Amino acid sequence: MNSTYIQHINTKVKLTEAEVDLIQKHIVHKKIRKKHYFLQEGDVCKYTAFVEKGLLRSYTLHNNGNEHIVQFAMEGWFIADLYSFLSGEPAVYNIEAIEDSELVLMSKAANDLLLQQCPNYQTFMLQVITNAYIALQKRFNAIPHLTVDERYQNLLQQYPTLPKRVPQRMIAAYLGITPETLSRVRKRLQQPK
Amino acid sequence: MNSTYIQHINTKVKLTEAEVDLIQKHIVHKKIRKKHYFLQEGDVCKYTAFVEKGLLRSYTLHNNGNEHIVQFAMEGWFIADLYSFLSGEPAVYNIEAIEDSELVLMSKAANDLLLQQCPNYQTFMLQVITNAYIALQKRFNAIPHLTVDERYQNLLQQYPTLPKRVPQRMIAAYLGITPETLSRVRKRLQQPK
DNA sequence: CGATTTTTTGAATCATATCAACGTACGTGG
DNA sequence: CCACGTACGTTGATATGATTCAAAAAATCG
Repeated sequence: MNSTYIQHINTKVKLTEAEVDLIQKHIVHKKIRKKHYFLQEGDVCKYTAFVEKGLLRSYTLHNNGNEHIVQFAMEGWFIADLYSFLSGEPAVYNIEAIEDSELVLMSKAANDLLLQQCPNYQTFMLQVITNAYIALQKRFNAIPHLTVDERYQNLLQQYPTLPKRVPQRMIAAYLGITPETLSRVRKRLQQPK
Repeated sequence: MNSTYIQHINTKVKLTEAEVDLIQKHIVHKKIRKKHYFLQEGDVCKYTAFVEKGLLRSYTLHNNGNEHIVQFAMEGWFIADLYSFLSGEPAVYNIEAIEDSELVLMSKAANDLLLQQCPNYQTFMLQVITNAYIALQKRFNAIPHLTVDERYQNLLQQYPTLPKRVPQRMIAAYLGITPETLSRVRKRLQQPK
């Protein structure tokens, strides 16, 4: 029985058995407990993480101490500080498990080797990054012209389970608003008109 | 003499002569006049454009008629509606030349063929998309915690020539503020203290 | 169960948007 | 090449929406 990770790759490209073996050899499974950190700001991001189970978030801290949440990663998603991973520079993101989670880790060396030796893996990675880019661009476009209410509703539509899994203040930090404002948004939406 | 485009690829990966020939065979050079459109919302984005000379912008229109500028692309940059290009769905972006420009176009078919037959091209594209993703993420992170003044200053620092090449209202549309606000920002920054 | 964190609610404040008017620059046709 | 018209930038007054600060209510954790 292959890991979810291999299955996931196989939905995008058709791996040969040899390729599956090669990838298997270069991945590491890791469990991480709720509230524990996969990555802390200032450290180098040595691995990309594929989420097999659980939920994590990446965020940055500002002067005032506020958090801005960059991404929630649930089952089937990747999370990492990509710039740090690729460049070896210190990470600017913190990545924390919101729930007990199971990850598949890939080191830079393993990633480089697979990109070179496994054409299907390179094709897969190109797809992953392209999709991530398009998703980020969509999120970006929504900001200037949607009201806060609409942005919250969009988020709910895209990730209906999110409010059950993460505290409200984190959703506020993701939307870039204060928890007080989000509370008022929810109140408004409950009693429309 | 190779085109700027080939030179650009060669700074990232080392192409063989055969690869150069193959790429040359699949690209099209195109000039586009100021104020003309490379792509209009609703049309399918049939080409990616590499800017050899000039300056373009991609933007979306909102209900109220306001524009939100997604990207300025100058010499050495790519511009396209990537989602439309890859999926064949109608584009959500308009792409307009701000100056008379010279582009290198690549069709989807040519892109697919090169990804398959030219490993260095795939490596190159992975780098391009990865860099675009990281750049977008950086821009995204700046929004919630920087003031409008800081965001304008950052933009100037990154692209000092931009104000000389694009009207102020477009810079406002890029920053997601009104032209009036940008005018006041500039006034504030001129008379510090 | 008590302690701590999270969410809600209210009031005051601040930044940007909006509306409107004016001056300036620009390009376009005569 | 000039003059006119249109678009662009600036400035002011007002409105709007989110933030901030404060405190109470609710939920969560050990």
